[in-house]
Amino acid sequence: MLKEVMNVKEYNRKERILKLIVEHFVKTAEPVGSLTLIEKYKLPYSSATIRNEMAELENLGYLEKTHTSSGRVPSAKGYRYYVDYLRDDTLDKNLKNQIQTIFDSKSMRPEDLVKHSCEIISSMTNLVSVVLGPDSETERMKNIQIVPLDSSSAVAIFVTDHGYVEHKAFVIPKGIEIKDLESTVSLINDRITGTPIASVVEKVNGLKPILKERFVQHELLYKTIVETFVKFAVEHVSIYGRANIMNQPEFKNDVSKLKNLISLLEDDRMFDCLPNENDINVKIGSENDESVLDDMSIVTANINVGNNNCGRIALIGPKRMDYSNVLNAIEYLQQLIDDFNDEEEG
Amino acid sequence: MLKEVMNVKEYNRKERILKLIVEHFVKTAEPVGSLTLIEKYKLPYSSATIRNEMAELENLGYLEKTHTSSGRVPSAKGYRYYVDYLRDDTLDKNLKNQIQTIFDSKSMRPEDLVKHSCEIISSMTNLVSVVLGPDSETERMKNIQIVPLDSSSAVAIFVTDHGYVEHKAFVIPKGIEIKDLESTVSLINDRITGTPIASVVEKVNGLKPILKERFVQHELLYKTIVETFVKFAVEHVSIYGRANIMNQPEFKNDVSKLKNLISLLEDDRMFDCLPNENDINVKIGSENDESVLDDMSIVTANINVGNNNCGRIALIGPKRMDYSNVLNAIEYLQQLIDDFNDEEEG
DNA sequence: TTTAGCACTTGCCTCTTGACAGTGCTAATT
DNA sequence: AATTAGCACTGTCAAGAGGCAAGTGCTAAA
Repeated sequence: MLKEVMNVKEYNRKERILKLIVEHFVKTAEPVGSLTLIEKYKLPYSSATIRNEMAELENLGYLEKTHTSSGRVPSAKGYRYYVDYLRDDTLDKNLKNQIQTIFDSKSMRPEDLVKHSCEIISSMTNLVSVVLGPDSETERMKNIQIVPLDSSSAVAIFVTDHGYVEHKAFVIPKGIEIKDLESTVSLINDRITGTPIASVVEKVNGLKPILKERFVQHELLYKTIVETFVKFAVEHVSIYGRANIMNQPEFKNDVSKLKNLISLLEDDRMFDCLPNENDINVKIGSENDESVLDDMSIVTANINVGNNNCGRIALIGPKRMDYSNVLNAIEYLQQLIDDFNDEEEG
Repeated sequence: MLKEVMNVKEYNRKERILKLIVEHFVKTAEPVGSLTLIEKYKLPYSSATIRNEMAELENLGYLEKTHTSSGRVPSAKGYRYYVDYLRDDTLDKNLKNQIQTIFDSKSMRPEDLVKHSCEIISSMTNLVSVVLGPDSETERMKNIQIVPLDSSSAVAIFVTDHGYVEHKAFVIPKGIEIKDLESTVSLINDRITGTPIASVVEKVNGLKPILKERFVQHELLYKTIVETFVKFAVEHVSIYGRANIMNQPEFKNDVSKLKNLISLLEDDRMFDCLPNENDINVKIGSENDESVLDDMSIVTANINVGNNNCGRIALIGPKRMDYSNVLNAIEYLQQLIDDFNDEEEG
């Protein structure tokens, strides 16, 4: 079994070959043959030896053939092994510089730094990036403000403890004084400050009796609040690189695949596809839940500022993605965001 | 010249043929031949007669051939003539019902009604729809609010007279009391209430001397305001149907076209492509400014609630789009939005 | 254990071919 | 003068044939 060597720095020959095949295939998108391998990478073996090794790697399930006489392509298991044991820690210098430059400007909020960085990562790796805003579990209510617009309408503004803002305009029912409205809101404010976003609806539900007493149109108010907070999660999403991913040869002759992906991105069910398990998570091909993603991979990562989680990012693309570079870029980004915060504090 | 008949209800034979060719091609995306035409639409002429007419229509510039022995396809001029004089006013019943249903629910803000409707129009016509938020010319400042988050940071919230909200978190520099901040903001509020969004930056610039006097970190405050209002226009854009448009046969075998379109949608230069001239505007093919759009058409329309313009919508797709249906859907939507507003007022 | 050698497989490109859908033109018909 | 029948011609498309390139597996020798 290959995995026995997981703690050893030096890779054995099978591993070296697997690593080269993954890396070559990632670059070229062409099945890799024994001759290509020894010519490009100056391996000190004959093609026959390599062929034997490749045949064994195929038996073990790490490689696949597209047809009987083709070169080899990594299987999902092969990619998995590569990600877990073989990838190295060099980050493309150009990419590193560009991310660095974004952080040097300093004029931005952390969330915007993340967005810009993902845009860059997207364009340099030809992957789609998804930036998810605050998590409704960790984000807490700060307060609600009411701004009257004219005699009959107002906008309610909801602020969270990390400075996220949601808003909703509504019509003030006849017979309601703005002053009454304001005092009611201040009453609600007192009770829900500090409540996690995910529980706000529940909490406001508990306040219904008090509202009913003080405010004739309590149903409307309740509805407004619920609608706004249901929206919360959905709205804080940015997607970059939809066009870039079309550079991937996987999609060059297959619009239907592309359509499935773009549909998924337009759809709420995308959220179910983004694992939230570890700090950094890699789902390769059919490890994903949606069958649409059977030949795609998703890398997700939490973005923490200090101890606070302030969102998540995901990179989505063909299974044949440059896992080393992507993972290293993400780790670099995580680290910069954390450093950025320290500087702000100090 | 065909256009002589523009005021006549009855179309002459050339016009009937042009209309049929446009409508058939819109449906099938296949060049239309003389035989197809008489078989499908029971024209009381022989194929030779139709061929003669088609040859003349081609000479006049209304039709084109894809190759010498192919059927005919409408030229840009042909579509233009169709849109101006030949389209009829039936709106697909299914589409009409679906839009109606959205408005019946009544639980939404006008902007959300528009968004939902465009989503539906998009999915039923396989076009991309773009919903533009408030125009920075017509939208005016209502006020600025400051919400402290903790001892060192706060979020500034900007509200317009129609209830649009923008926000920006910032760090409170050391040595600044929240009270000072609040009084400064109230000072600014007094001076900029009613200013169109587009002029806010300018106006605040004029206040610089006063700010400088009262507020040490006036540069930071100024920068914050500028950044927020530059963002204003960009943020209020929703795009629907990126996946739907891939159903269009024009894109089935041409990912590069698709890429150009999706790139354009991700890009700020898209705004320059959406004409803002008339109430409803149709740009066909090379009538568009961007050469990327040479074989695309864009229909834009203003959305007014009462006398207030509250945004614009655009539908983007291949030149071969169902102009009748799209234009009728938009007119229907405009009318519903206006009625909706009357009900609210009354 | 490694390698040289060789027969074999498959994909892909090009070329050809025939069917098909459509045209333009001419001559005949109304 | 307008319409139509008839026919030669043209370009597309799909299917099939042949050749080439890249790759394999296996056997036997080093």
